[in-house]
Amino acid sequence: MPAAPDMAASPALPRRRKGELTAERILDVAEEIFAERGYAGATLRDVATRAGLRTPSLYNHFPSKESLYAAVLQRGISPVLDVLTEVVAARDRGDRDVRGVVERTMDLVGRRPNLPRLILHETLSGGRHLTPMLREWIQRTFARAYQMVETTSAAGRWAPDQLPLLVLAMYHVFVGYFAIAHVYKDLSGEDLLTEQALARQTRFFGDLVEVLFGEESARPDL
Amino acid sequence: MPAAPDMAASPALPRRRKGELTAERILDVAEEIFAERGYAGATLRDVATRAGLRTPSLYNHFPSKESLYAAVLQRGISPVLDVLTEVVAARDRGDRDVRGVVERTMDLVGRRPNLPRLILHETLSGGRHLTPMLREWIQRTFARAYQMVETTSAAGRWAPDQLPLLVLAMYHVFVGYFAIAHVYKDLSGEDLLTEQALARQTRFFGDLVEVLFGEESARPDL
DNA sequence: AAATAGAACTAGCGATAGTTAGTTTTTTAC
DNA sequence: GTAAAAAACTAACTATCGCTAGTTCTATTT
Repeated sequence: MPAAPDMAASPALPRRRKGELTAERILDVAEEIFAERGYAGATLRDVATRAGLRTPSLYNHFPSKESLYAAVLQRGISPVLDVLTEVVAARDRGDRDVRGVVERTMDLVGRRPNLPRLILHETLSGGRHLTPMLREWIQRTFARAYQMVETTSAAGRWAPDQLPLLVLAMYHVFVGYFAIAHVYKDLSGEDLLTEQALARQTRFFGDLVEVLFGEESARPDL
Repeated sequence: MPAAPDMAASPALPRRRKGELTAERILDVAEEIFAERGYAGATLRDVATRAGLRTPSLYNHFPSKESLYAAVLQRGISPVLDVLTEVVAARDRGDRDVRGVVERTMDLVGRRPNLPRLILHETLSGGRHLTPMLREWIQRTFARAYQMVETTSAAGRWAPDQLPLLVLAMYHVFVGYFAIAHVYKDLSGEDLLTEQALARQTRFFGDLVEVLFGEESARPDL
């Protein structure tokens, strides 16, 4: 067997200690479990078991359940917020490819369908675990979205005091789809998280935006 | 003092023993707490305290936490399902007053804003606590809603495979509003559950339905 | 007013949660 | 290869959970 040039992994993948890998594995399973049962319903025992560890070993990577939860939220939400700020920046440059925005966001969240459930658990319980930083991000994002809607022709179709409600509505359509996927499958047998189903929802959501925000009373391009 | 014809209370208000009153009080506070923290996050200790009792006294009214939860769900959801079946019946008679349906439903749920949160907790955790009866109701209701949408002009505006998504979307807009109310107040200072706010949302939701399902590309009657 | 039933209480059990201490094994660094 | 550091383990503590047993007080009935 030819000797590898280095014991470390490839230079593109910078060397990582074993602990970091297991920490990531812990975050993965914790995300699943928190998303399914919420903070109170999730137990460290289950997290450890699904990660192939004993409970106390978790404490080599995270000092408490609370901090593990915060880390899960942080890691999950950050990329979504990044996309959103990028969208805002693109719009400020004059780029108004709404379909593209919808597709990118759906694609991102579709790969991590636990995120909406995590966030929904948070909003349901009043957002007590949301870090101040995340709270500020959310406030900013919603304010931005409102501005964007305000400077759209939607302001013609909808009364001014309805615009915030419109933003909320689109948000709920978006996250609700992922929130209900499991029950939907249980009740109807159809999986909403397959690639085709996600593509269908992406198209639907785009059409929805078009109908609600379209300049003319545009019909979907079907 | 003239002797009452019967020792029982007035016939309009049938006689109630003290225990029934406290049972109702327990249901009220349990509904709040379950709605806020979900099943796992709620503790009987908190329920009892908020109801002005010690924990074991709860067991004089409900045999277990599980059954208390089931009772809360049952009591809360039943009237909503009643309205929905009534709506379906009205429609079958040819009555298609969509605005009226929206107003009645919003009014009903607006008086019990905990219900959507309860149900959302359920859907998030996979609906494990949903009794079979409730599951069947939900299935029937969704199937009915789908039929209604299918036989509407919406079928012209939307592709057939988008109709279920449209039903889901409207559902999420409806329940999401109540789910987010607390965080929204916390972040923006505005209370979404005041009478005016609810009236605004009712109008908005009606407009939304009109835009999405309207025969012509009707604008809201503003 | 006395008797009965209902509904509150105190005390405490068994199970399980998150967490800590201390030890052993494994990985990393020299 | 050896020493140090990291990360796994076992054992056990404390707190709290849902819940039961047994008792006392209160409301209802006759």
